[in-house]
Amino acid sequence: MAQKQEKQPSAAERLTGDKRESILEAALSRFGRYGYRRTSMEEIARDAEIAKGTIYLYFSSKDELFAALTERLVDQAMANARKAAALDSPFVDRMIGVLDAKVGAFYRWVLSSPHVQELIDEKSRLSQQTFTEFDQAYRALMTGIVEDAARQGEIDLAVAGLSAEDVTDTLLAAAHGAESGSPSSDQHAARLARIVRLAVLGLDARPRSGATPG
Amino acid sequence: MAQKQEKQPSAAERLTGDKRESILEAALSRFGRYGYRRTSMEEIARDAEIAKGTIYLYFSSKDELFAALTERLVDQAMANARKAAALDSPFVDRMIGVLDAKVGAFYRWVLSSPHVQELIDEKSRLSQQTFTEFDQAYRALMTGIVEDAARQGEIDLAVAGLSAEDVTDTLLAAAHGAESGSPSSDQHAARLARIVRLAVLGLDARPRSGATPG
Amino acid sequence: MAQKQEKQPSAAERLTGDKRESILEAALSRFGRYGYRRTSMEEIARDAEIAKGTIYLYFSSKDELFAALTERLVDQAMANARKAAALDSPFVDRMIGVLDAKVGAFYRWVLSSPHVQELIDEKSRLSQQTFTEFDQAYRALMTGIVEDAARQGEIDLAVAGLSAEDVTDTLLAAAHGAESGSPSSDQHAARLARIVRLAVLGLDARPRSGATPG
Amino acid sequence: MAQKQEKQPSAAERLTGDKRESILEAALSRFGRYGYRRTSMEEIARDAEIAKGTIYLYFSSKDELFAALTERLVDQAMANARKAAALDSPFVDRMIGVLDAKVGAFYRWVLSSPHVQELIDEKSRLSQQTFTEFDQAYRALMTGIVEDAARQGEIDLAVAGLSAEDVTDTLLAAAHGAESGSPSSDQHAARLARIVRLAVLGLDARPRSGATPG
DNA sequence: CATGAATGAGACTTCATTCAT
DNA sequence: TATGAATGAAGTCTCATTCAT
Repeated sequence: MAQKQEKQPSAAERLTGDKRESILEAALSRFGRYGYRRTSMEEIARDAEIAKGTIYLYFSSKDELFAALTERLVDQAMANARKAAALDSPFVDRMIGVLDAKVGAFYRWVLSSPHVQELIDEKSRLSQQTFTEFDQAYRALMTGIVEDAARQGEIDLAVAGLSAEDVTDTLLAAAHGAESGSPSSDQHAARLARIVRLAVLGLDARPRSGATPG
Repeated sequence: MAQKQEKQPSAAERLTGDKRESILEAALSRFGRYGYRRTSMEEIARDAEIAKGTIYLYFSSKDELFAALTERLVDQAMANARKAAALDSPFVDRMIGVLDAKVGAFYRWVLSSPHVQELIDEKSRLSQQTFTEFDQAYRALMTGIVEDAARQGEIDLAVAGLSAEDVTDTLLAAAHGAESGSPSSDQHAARLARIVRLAVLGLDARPRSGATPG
Repeated sequence: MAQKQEKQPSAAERLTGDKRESILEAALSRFGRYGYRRTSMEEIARDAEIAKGTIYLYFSSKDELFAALTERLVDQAMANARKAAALDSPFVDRMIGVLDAKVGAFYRWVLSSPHVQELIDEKSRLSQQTFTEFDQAYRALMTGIVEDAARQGEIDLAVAGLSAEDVTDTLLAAAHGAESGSPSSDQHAARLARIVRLAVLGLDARPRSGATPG
Repeated sequence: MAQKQEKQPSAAERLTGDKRESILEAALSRFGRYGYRRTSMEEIARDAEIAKGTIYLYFSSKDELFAALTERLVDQAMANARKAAALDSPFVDRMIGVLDAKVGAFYRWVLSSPHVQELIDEKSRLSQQTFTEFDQAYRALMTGIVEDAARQGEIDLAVAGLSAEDVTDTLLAAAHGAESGSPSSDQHAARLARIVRLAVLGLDARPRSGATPG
């Protein structure tokens, strides 16, 4: 949009690269705001400032456009998660970063909005697979961090009687919930942080005195 | 369906009561599985084993059918939540019960699936209001339980530096996440329990020794 | 409606006579105001204070209900026209009376409104025939009056160079036009009177002096 | 239709212009013959030899299609009326011409058939306004002609005791009636002429001898 | 006789996709 | 490549008519 004047891209680039990108961007924005069904190809084309038929030069159907979007988002989320995992910061912060890479940047736009599963549900096994693969890789990353933290004594899994996989699953699930009805991005971040902090408090490695609670 | 053999209901009752119920059931199942837009009135009618037009004898539009469904679910969820809150059991269990009343019985079918907001989003302010009212009442109920537990020394809010409202919001958000992609009802329940237990461990009222973690 | 308490009609009368009448009345009012297509059997039943299905005990279809209405109106109009024709009054007044019997009491309600031909157009040859027969009888009545007046010297057909049939046709057509967009019954009557008076002035039997006009 | 052979129009022109015109023509014919409600978009499309959906590329709804038709007819009628009014011919002829412009070309197709008011009745205020504006302009035109003729001594309003507006209203109403049930265009024209001639005879400026008639 | 719940054909409109230019 | 006019299947809702009670 605004970057149209940026250094005069080559014709090929503008036509192929830029246009494909415009479509994806427009689709992302619309799908995120209004859902898959409520978004018409017409609207996507209008947002991308091209003709409706042109979309079909880049994506053979609305479903495939969605699948491409999914793949792109998944790749971005995974890259961001790896970056956050590689930071040399306390367990709590790395965990928030990793979760935010998925929940914040990804679910925030599409999964949080009620429309991804529309496709996954039963139509497109393509998206289904993309998600499954991503989920496995992502969980492995998280589990690795949890195991590291346990080894380093930052947390004590025995206190809660949970395996590293359990902790991953629990935190991930809880983090997903941070989305629900968050009115703003800030609120969402705060909620995510509270969730992780509270959970990590529960995994506190330090011994407690007195009887077990609740 | 199941109650057809129950002591021979009056003709009017069987026709009216059962049919309205069949429609709601069919709609719940379809909306839950495929979403609002993807579900056609034709399909609902087919599932309910009636003619398309018959639905309009009970609900004046697809929107109103959805609104009725919403209201029924909200009422059930609130009733179940109150029941769980009134039990004389430890904080952790009451909390799980209250959350399960909402997340389990309610979100499980409709909110977890991607389609409620489709209506709330921008169409029906009716559903919007139903949800808002429910949310307020429900949060008040939860906050009351948290405050009780704090007064009784079951938990210590100061440890995590959170208000009762914060705890409510955090637990509620986390619990919502328990839904995401739960393949089975059992898995979902286990996940919800783990989330709550971990959070409550974090709110453990007993003092800890050593330096603060992570 | 209000006359329900009138002297306790016999059961048979109330059921057969009254009910059929109520239906016709309700249909007349609705068809006149909203047209044939826009009027639903449901509405007619509601107005007649009976159940929808009951209409079908008296009329086998919506079309037949319309045909019955047509016949009744035609009969009334013809009777009224004959009454007006039999009066011992000046030509102008008898003409107005005869035309009002058709245009006023009949077209006013149904034909003026845009909906009669909906049926006549091509569906119901039944109504078609009813109208044709009425039209012939009615025109004969009018033509008779015109011939009488000419014989009596009240008008002079030669002045306008018209036959009695021509005068009938012309006056009838013009009178039909009195309906168009008449906001009130009074206005309509005044307009009809003006039309007839003007035409009769044109048929003035008295000689004129000077050159022929226009 | 007829102009298909006209000098090879540009492709775009032929497609766009022709198609919009075909739709209007088909709609005019169908609405005129069967009425608004009885005419389905499917039928209009079939008549215009295009697909149902194509209509919506030119008119956003059935109502708007009707409104467009209305506007076009009103414009044509007004233009024709002005042309007839500007002719340098006797009062009677100008009056017939002006009335025919409205009643003949306009009512003949749509208003005479029973279906215009269906929309005006209560739905589209758009058509309502179009008609009101036209009616005012048209009556002003007619009244002007009547006043001219009176000034020129062609007619004598005092004879019938009518104002110029009264004459306009009376002639207009009477002319509308010329439509009713006219089987052919010729018959209609003859009838209209007779109506006007008879009325003008009634307004004859020349003095009459003897007692007043009727 | 009377009822009104139930039916299903048919109406208007939307929109993913195609294809001639 | 790019366009956008055209298509037609599919969706929501209405209503004349039927029929079990």
